[in-house]
Amino acid sequence: MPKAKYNSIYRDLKEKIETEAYAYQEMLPSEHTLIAEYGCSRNTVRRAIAELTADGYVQPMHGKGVRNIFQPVKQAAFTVGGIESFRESAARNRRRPSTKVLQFAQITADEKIQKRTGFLKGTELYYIQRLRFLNGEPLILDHNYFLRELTSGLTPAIAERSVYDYLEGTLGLTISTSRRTLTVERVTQVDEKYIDLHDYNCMAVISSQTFDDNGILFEFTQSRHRPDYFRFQDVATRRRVPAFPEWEA
Amino acid sequence: MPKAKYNSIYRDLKEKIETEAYAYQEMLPSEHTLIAEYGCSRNTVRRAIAELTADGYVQPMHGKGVRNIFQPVKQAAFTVGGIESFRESAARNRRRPSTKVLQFAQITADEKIQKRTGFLKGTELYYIQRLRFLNGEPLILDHNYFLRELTSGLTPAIAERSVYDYLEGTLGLTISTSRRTLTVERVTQVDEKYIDLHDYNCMAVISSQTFDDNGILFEFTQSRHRPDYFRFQDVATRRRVPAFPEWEA
DNA sequence: GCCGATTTGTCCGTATGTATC
DNA sequence: CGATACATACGGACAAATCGG
Repeated sequence: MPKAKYNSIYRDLKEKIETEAYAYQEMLPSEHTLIAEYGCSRNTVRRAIAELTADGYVQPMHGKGVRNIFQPVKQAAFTVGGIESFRESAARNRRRPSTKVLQFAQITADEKIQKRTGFLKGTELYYIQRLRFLNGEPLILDHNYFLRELTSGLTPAIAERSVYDYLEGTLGLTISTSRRTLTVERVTQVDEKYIDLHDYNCMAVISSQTFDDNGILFEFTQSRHRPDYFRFQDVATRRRVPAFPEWEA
Repeated sequence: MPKAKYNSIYRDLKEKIETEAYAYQEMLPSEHTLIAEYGCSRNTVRRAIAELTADGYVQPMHGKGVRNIFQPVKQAAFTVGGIESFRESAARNRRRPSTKVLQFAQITADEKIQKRTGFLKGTELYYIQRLRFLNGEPLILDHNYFLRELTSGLTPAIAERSVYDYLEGTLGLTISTSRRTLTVERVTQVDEKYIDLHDYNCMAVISSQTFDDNGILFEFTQSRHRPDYFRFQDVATRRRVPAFPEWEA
C-alpha cells in the first residue's frame, strides 16, 4: 500500500539500521549524500529521517549529522507502539497465539457502558469476552465492545480467529487512530477464574478507544494482562517546557 | 525556546482545540484557510497539523478535511508522552510535589549495574534513591543512576529540588531522547518500607534510559509507582501492513 | 456516471538561518 | 573565516480522495 517514496527510503534505512549496516552511535550519511543515493529531494530524505527519529532509531544533531541510536531489544516485548491485533503482536514476539471466546452477546449501551467506553447510551454493540493464550498458557483477558453498525456480521468463530482480519479484509473498515490508557488494577473474580495469577493481586490493564478513518469510534477494548508477561515500550523526546512563572517563586 | 513559526501555529491550534473553540468531531479550517489566517506557506501549516496528529488531537482525512478528535481527560493522568521531570508532571496534574532523598552515593558500575542500566562496567555514576510525594502522600520511589562525567556537581540538595533544572540550567546539558519500558513488578521491601501500599503487592514500574543531544546515555531511572496513582496515556496509529499481493491483482 | 471544485498527500527546488568543525 | 550539516520556510506542481451538481 505505501509506495510513497519517503516511505521506501524510511524502510530501507530502517532495515540497514536493524541489520547493523550502520554501527550503534555511528553517523548516517548526510542528507546531501542520501539525496544523491536515492535520487530525491531533500524534503523527502528529511521526512524519512523524521519517521526514524519518531521510532527512536536515530537522533539528528544540528550541524553535526544524524546518529544511529538503535539498540536491539534483548528481551521480547509484548506491546510496542502502533495498533496491533493480538495475533500480530504474538507473531512479532514469536509466540503461538490462541483464543477462547468466553462470551459473545449483542447489547445496547446504557449509562454505565457509556461512561466506561465512550459509546453513547442506546448504541447497539457487540460485547465479546475472550481469553488469550500464548504458547497454551492463559495470560490475557479481553473485554471488547464493537459498534454493530460498522462491524456487522461478527460471529464467535470470527472472534476466535481474528476480528481485525475480518474488519479490514472482509468489511473494508479502515482502522486509524487509537487512544490508549494503561493502568494497574486489582484482579477481579473473572480474572482469577481464568488466569493462573500465582500470587499477583494486580493486572496490567490497557483500555483503548479505536477510531476508523472517518473519526468514528467503533471499538472499546479493555485488555487485562498478567503482570509478568506484560511489557510496554516507548520512545519519548524532550519538549521545551512552556514556563509556569508561579513555580519559580 | 521554540520560536519557530510552525510551533506557534501548533500551540495556537492546540489551545483552540483544548478550549473547545472547535467542537469534538468538527472539521478544522482547511489548510488554505489557515494559510491565509497565519500568513504562512502550506508546508508550515501542514507541519503544525502533523504535530497535532501525533498528539492524537486531530485526524486528517484525505479529500475531506482535518477532524478534531480531542476529548479532554476526565481523570487526572499521571504520565503522558514526552520526557518530564517529576515537578513538571506534578504541576501538569495540579498536584503539589515534594521529594525526600533517601540515598545519595557515588558508585562505579559493575556487571550487575551494566546489565540493568546499560552503563558499561567501570563507569563512574551517582546513585540516588528518592521518595516522591504528591500532596504530601508518598507515592513514587525513584532509583536514579547519573553519568558523573556529564552531571558533575550533583548534590543531595539539588536532588531534593530538581535535577533536571540543574542539568539543563546550570550545566547546559541538553536532554534529548528517552527509551522507556513499562512493566508491573512485585513490591520490594524498600517499596513497603516507604509507601503505604494498602494491599497491593505490585508496583507500576517505568524504566528509562535517557540520552543527551550527543547521543550519550547519561541517565538510567527506575520509577516505581503506587498502582492507584498511576496512569499512562498514548495515541497510536495503525500502520498499513506492507504486503498483500493478492489485493493488487 | 461524469465533471469540476475542494481538500489533503506527495514531491520538488530554492533560499535563509544556525550550529559544528 | 569558510565549509559542512541540519532546521525552517516558501512557493509551486501534480496526484488522489471526496463531494456536489
